[in-house]
Amino acid sequence: MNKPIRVACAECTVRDLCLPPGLSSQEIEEVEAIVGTRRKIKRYQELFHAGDGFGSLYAIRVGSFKTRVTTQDGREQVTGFRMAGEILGLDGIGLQRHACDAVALEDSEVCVIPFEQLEELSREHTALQHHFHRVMSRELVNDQGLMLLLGNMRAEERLATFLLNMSERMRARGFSPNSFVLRMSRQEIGSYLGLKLETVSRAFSRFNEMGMVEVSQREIRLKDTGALRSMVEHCTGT
Amino acid sequence: MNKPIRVACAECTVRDLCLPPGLSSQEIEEVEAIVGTRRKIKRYQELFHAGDGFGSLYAIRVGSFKTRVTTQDGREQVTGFRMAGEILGLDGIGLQRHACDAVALEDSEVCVIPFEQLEELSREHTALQHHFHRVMSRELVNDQGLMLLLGNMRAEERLATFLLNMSERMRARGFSPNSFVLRMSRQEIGSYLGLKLETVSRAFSRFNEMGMVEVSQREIRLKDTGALRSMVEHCTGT
DNA sequence: CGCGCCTTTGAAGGAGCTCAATTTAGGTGG
DNA sequence: CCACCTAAATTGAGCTCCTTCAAAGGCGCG
Repeated sequence: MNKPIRVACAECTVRDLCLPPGLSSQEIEEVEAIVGTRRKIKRYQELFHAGDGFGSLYAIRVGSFKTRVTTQDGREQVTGFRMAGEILGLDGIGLQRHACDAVALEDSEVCVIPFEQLEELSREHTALQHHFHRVMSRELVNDQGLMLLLGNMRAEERLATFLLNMSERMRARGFSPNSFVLRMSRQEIGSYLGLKLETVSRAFSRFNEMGMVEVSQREIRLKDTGALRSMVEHCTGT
Repeated sequence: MNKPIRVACAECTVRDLCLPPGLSSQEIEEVEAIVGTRRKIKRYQELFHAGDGFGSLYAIRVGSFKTRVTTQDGREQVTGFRMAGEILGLDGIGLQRHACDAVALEDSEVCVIPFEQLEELSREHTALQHHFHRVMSRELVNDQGLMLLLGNMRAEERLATFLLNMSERMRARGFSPNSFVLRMSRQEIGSYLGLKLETVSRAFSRFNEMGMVEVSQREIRLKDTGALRSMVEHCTGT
């Protein structure tokens, strides 16, 4: 089902996001050697599931994912949206078992990184070690930001924060930061932001009326990022 | 102000929480060598502040802390409460700058762990490397749990979750899991749980009425953990 | 003993939720 | 290519839980 494919980090379009800058070509070869395979994941398929044994991290090459925790009674809390160049699976290291599900939002492709080998390699190459630690730490900071959002912001502030965050990540990938297509449903956005889908929809409509954002289903055009920014500014210290 | 004190991990009461099990005495000596100093932090003092340059991690020896993000308009989001044996400062690794404040909730004492040296040592001792990665990963999982709480639970479910979590951590430290004193104010609990202090107070009162918890100011006695558990159960998958 | 802070408790108001109906988009098969 | 069907998104109305505002009680500390 998932054909293994040989990787070539050196030519990967999202290499700058996955790997630290300034690796020697020999170091890159070593990385390629452990990143043994790629896997294709179809839309709505799970890359891994909460409870699955942990063995590898996954670097997204193409596509995007959501991570979620599902509750007994069927509700889902989306804990993050991940795009090309980002790492999935860090949650599994602690207990050697994944703590959340990773679901593809579109047809996607990941590089499989066996964790033990990554640890081994990072013992030899401090640049790699540093990079890995930074990636994990940034996750933590990111989560703190989300807690701030969930704990303190009103609905429209949350959505504005979300849009600006998406915009920034599109820019980092060389896409237009002002015009993009959301890969996730209102329901998924709502779950991520701690809101109901109707509330998300209403907030979008209001942004539209106010002329800040042009919304048509999942197509987004940011027309006044300044207004969005000032909307969240009084919440985000500095 | 902060007198450096030589450490002795081998005899530390919270060693089991800080260090991986089964280190050789020689390995422990090497750890002791890099954990150069201790620092005493008085109640309400900050161990570090958002924006401070990052250089070290801190292992709590005695006492407890809150971590928080403060917003421009003075609101605070408490992102976590930390007890003896837990690590502070992981947020600083990513950008080499702390992303939150760490404030002592009582007179406390931490071991200072220069991060570069920890990285160096963890290159040589895989047990240490593993342990560090696990600690970080568990933080991520922990944060996911908090998102679930903030995004999906009602006030009383949140407080019940909080109490059970505290109870578990007291137990892990050899204290009574059913009778303990909270180090933080209603306001701080509220900030952590995404609630106002009045709501926290009311929830405590209701738990009291229902006979599940005996509350007297900050003294807590859990009388029916089963009831608390069933209260959050329908939210926490598995 | 008195002051200040934390906590508790009450009452009223509001932001977002629930329930429900309608519209729109995307996919399927004739 | 169009009609049909299903899922997603929008919009409305009433309700609920938490917040806000306010006041009183309790504890610790000088």
